[in-house]
Amino acid sequence: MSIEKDIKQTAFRSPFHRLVVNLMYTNNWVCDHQARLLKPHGITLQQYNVLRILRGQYPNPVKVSDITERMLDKMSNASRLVDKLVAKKLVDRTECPSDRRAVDVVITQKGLDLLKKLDTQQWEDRLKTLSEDEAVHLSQMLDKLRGSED
Amino acid sequence: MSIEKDIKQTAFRSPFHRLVVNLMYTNNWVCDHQARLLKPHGITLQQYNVLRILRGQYPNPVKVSDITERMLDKMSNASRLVDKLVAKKLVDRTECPSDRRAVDVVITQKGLDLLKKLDTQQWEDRLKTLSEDEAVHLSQMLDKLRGSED
DNA sequence: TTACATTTAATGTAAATACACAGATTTACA
DNA sequence: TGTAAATCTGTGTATTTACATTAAATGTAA
Repeated sequence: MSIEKDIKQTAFRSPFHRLVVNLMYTNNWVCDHQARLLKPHGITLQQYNVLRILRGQYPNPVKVSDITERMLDKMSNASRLVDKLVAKKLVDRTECPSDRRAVDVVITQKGLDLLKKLDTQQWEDRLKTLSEDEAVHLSQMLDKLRGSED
Repeated sequence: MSIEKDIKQTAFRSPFHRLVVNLMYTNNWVCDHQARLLKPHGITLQQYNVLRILRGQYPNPVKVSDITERMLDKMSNASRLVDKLVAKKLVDRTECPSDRRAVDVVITQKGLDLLKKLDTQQWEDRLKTLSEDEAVHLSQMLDKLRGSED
């Protein structure tokens, strides 16, 4: 559905205004879908993203501060997110040997298994309204929107 | 900055995966900027969006249920959002005469003045890395991503 | 009219979030 | 060495959110 119809707004002040509204609307659309898939598995979207960061470095540990840096939504307390994942035994948390301030976090086998199961759900198929080339192009335009130079 | 550099992820499983991550990342980028501009004026992004919905219909009232429908992020209790706006005297809330279950909400002059002041801030200028045509195009691609047909 | 389903807004509650700050450790450097 | 600044994680607290439920008003149909 076009956003005009869905949010019943007929006029935007400018193409830039429509773009911003559309961006938020589309983001919510995507997050809703994702959260719905994750819910039966007992994890939130944020926890899922942390797990994927950890898988990306597996079997190396990742410090809480690194997780914070890489999280998409600016930092909603990686500390407490990791708490939740530890409680579910999806990650292990150990004191970093070389820096006792820091904490090493590693995804567990159980965590890897969960991600593997979620991978197969292929929820991104819902985006196949775009061709692969279009997905690349759209992503590049988002980079440009943010003023990304490289 | 490219998301690869910023979130230090080198590989995405597919262009679709990169697109989804980019969408969330860009949305957060935009929301951060907006929230930062709104904060000195004492309103949140959500409250700002409600005010704009109300201005769109001014001077006609809008029911709480209509606000819920039109909000971008699926419903985080329009009732309580309106509460906050009433407390700040940015909107008026009156019982709907024709249906005593419903509540009519109208933006006040103070609310209109605040929006006018915010309009002039032109924060959307930050998006001028894109041309007007590109903004239109990007918006259309987001529509297509969601499978919007019209 | 009565009975019952539906719509609408508000509320209760647990969880998540934002934001500031505290405590421990490391780093920099005089 | 000694001391101040910076770094890293955890916590306190108020607000916001998600989700279910309640309560009132309306619609519907016997």
